[in-house]
Amino acid sequence: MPTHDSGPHDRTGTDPIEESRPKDFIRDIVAEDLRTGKHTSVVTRFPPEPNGYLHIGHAKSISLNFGIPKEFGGECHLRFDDTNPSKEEQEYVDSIMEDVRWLGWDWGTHLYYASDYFGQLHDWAVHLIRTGLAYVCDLNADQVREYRGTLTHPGKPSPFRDRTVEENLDLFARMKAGEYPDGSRTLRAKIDMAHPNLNMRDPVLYRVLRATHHRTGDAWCIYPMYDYAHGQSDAIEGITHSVCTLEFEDHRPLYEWFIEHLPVPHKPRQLEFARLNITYTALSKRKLLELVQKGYVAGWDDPRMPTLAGIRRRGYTPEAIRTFCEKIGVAKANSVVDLAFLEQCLRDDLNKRAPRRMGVLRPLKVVLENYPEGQVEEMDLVNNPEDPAAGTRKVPFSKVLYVEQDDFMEEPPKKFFRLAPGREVRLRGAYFITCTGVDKNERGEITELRCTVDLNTRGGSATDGRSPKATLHWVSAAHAVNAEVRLYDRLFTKANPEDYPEGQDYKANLNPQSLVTLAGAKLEPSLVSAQPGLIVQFERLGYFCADRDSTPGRPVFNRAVTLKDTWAKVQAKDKAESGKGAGSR
RNA sequence: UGGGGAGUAGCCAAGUGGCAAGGCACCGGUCUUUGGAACCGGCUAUCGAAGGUUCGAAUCCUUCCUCCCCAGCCA
Repeated sequence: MPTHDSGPHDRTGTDPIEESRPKDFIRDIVAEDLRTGKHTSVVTRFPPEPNGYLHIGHAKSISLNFGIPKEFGGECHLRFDDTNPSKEEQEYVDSIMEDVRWLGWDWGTHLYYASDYFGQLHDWAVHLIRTGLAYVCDLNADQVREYRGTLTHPGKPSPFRDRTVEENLDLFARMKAGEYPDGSRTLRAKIDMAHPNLNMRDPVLYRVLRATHHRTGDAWCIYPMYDYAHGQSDAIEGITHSVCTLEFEDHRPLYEWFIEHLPVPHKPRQLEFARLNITYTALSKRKLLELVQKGYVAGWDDPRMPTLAGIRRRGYTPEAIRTFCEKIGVAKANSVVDLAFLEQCLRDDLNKRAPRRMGVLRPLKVVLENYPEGQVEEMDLVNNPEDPAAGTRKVPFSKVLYVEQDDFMEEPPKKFFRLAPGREVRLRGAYFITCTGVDKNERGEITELRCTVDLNTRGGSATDGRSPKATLHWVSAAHAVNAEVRLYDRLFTKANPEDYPEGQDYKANLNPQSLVTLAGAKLEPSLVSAQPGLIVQFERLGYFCADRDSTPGRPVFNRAVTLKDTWAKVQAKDKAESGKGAGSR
């Protein structure tokens, strides 16, 4: 479709779709290539290495690679970059496919593996040998490093650089046949040992490596390096725009060198963008793997992990993640996106869609002294004020209730307008109540509140027009569902986890409060058999997702994100100010 | 001291010679049966710096500064 003269971008500015379409330098290039007729449709690829779980950073790449062909017409391939069998596993390819699908993308029939091309890649290596552009090198890894030179000094040629084509052909065949031990020989491109770009100093194409590959088994004992495999895989698949992250910018000359010197069927173009970073978050595979393997978290899908599996379990939606990826933009400047931005994308999505429910995290018993013993009323509660179509539900109300401990203060400060002795508040969708007494135990701790209820305020409004400043959530004690609630917070205490004390590492910044488990939460009865994955808003608290650890009659909920909390902000400010005052004295 | 990139508000980020978009965060206010949401306003950016070209420069030229990446038989 994108072949007509005006091109897909030449529409009027009033088109709402046009206005909401993401715009960035990569899409500009794609649009230009389509406009000039360089390409008639776009083919991209998302090329994960199956050596770990996908994380939110990958979501940015997925959003770009799948989003572009969707917008401009074309297709995106899912290709596993599986050239290093010592690190790669089937578990990871399964999780990666699940996560990409979960995000809502579809690669159709275009599922590929770099290992599909091992045969072709090998034949092309032979071609390079025949044309005098590759040689078998007997230097070991340490020697290769020595010969490579440094950033500021040129390297020197390998003593094996000038072997004859025949000898190279024979040696390479024997490498392939398994005649040499791991690491003893490599096939290298013959480019320029004095090149200012180290990637061009006779890079290794093949290494001898005996490891069972998750797909090819023990068929090979030589494996191609990334640089040699990636571009040619792109060429084989007819990729038009090979989008990768900035650290590969230095590799582009090599990428192009291979394409130039090999009889490939197509010439792809590599484009680089800045990878995603988020405050209070670690997004390197090395770190995530360490957190999992050393037990700092409970697995790849621990809800504190930035993996797609983790944030999915936590309660993030694919829609929120996709919106996030679109809104952060794509550029070449290194940047760190505020975690608050991700959280806000989730709230925006869930605010419109998540059913409202009542759940008391830290229960405080309330006895309504003037409410009839044994009476139960079914109150009508709105499921979602943002969505009338969501309807209402019945919630039982009775003489003994639970409210949130945080919603009562015996000696309230000026700005606190929830429940306090002598004060009236509204119970959401029920009645106004007034606190008349406070019971305490021998240690002076509050055990329960005594209140009176105004029976003329049923449903939550008074005929005389008075309106309490606060509305509280509540649960009928006799009908409450006991639940476990897991309060998750940022995994790291520092915006930059790399900012650690001398002699330590990023793990010094792990947040000991990243998980707080509340075993005694009380939920409204409608949640008794919440299915894992159900996401609701606990009114006034945040969005919570039923966890797979839920058991019949005892749900477990994960807090995905809190609601914005103005009161918490006021408290924090007051605390900071009083602290400052004391300090200056 | 080699090569490759990047610098626009606290954080992302548009802008490609004609008075510097938008979002997040933050601060006010309106409204409110969620201290939520929504709505209104503020956040008043010497466009890394200095020169130059031009009637006019974030955009073009020169020099400088700062930050990031590269010396795996990882990707």
